Amino acid sequence: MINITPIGDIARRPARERIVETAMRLFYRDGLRATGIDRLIAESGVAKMSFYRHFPSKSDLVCAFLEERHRRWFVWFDAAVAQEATDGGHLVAVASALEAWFGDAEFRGCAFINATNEVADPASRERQIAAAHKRDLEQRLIALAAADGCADPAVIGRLALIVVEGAIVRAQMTGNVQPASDARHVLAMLVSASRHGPTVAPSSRTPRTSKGRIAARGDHQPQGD
Amino acid sequence: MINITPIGDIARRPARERIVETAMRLFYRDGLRATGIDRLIAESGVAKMSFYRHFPSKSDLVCAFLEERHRRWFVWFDAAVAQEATDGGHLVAVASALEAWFGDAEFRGCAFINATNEVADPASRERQIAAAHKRDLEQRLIALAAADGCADPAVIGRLALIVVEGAIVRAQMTGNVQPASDARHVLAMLVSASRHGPTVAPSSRTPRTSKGRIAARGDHQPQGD
DNA sequence: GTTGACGTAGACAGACTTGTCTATCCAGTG
DNA sequence: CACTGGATAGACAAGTCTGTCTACGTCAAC
Repeated sequence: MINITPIGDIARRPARERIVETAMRLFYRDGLRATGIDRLIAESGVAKMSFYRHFPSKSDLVCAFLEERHRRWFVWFDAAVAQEATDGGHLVAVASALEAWFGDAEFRGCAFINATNEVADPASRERQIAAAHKRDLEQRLIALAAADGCADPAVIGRLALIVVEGAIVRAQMTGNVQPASDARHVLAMLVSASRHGPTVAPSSRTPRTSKGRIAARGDHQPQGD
Repeated sequence: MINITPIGDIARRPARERIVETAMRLFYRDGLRATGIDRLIAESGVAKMSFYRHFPSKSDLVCAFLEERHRRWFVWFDAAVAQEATDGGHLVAVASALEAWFGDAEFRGCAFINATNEVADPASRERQIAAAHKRDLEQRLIALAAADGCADPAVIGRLALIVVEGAIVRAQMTGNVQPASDARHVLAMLVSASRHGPTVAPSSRTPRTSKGRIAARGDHQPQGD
């Protein structure tokens, strides 16, 4: 994610900032559980008591990390999408942003998906922050779908979120950027279908039973480019 | 994933089996790191030395778990998809399978995505097993796309994999099954576009490898028809 | 009946975990 | 000057982790 990281000279900054900055790096790179307090302390050049003065428990630092990551990630995301967006393509601009992200040497997947995997309790603060992050992302995607003139931006945004999540996971597992261009293609198709066809999706829930078919339904297509 | 679990009366079975069965449950439910050797041993009612006789290290058990999970998951997947598939809809049948999976009370996401998040080293055996699992899944999806008459099953299969991964992650994070029907919708769109349009435009960045034809490739596809 | 494979029970080592606590240092303020 | 807030270094507690080891039990084949 490029400039999500350092900035000034890290040393000689208030202890709390140094701790958070180290957490941004280690928690994302190595994972939550794999990063121990001792290493966090050693690498941020801080005393243990300074750490516990600012963060009563490791979980508090994890939450601070997630919140800060949330903030920075969207600063980057909004800028990247705005830069890539064109009149005709707002949602597909997301794919271009993803491509840059996946290509970053530090890329290790989505910190919030990863956190969800590492923290068992769904009611935990960590999981709630992760869920909130994805809700915000969905809102972004819905807005982009609306800007693209989609008939049902709420549905398209929700579908787009699935595509984005899938691309992130694929990029993480394979180490390739290709999932980004794959995502671009699917997103373009979503937008195109929603612009041409009437309603593209079950606006809410599909009551279809396990044997229900969705087969035909050939009303949406060209998808052109 | 329903019948992926026990079967006979667990106690009174060879120690190795009891260990693996416990691992299937705990590793998936609680995660790799969060599940300690001691708990594994206690819950499978086995002595520590019996454990280390069969699995020289925890990592060996993790790999055994992943391989067994791989096996059982595809037994379930192939059966579920075969049951749901119709002449006109092979790929969308995957969504119905996912729906059943997501609705399972034990659902905790994809064990292989989760393992990838927990094991840092991309060269580790664990990561390789996870990558192989996804390659196999992609082959399945390609075959289903071919059965649906897609013009370019290799591309559609690859895109479908992104959709499936995204749906899994969304279901895991939200605890809902809706991502399954969302995925059904996107998959139907993929198939429809590929059937009508010529080629589904492998985005500008894809260097157009000419290894198209996949259908003939010898995959292991039990999918009837 | 002895042998050997396989199992159990549980102590132990050594590293690493989060978190507490003492003791010291130093910069700024009154 | 003394005081104080915030930082430091590092010992320590109590628990967990993986992995080793000894000692004993059981059963089947030879």
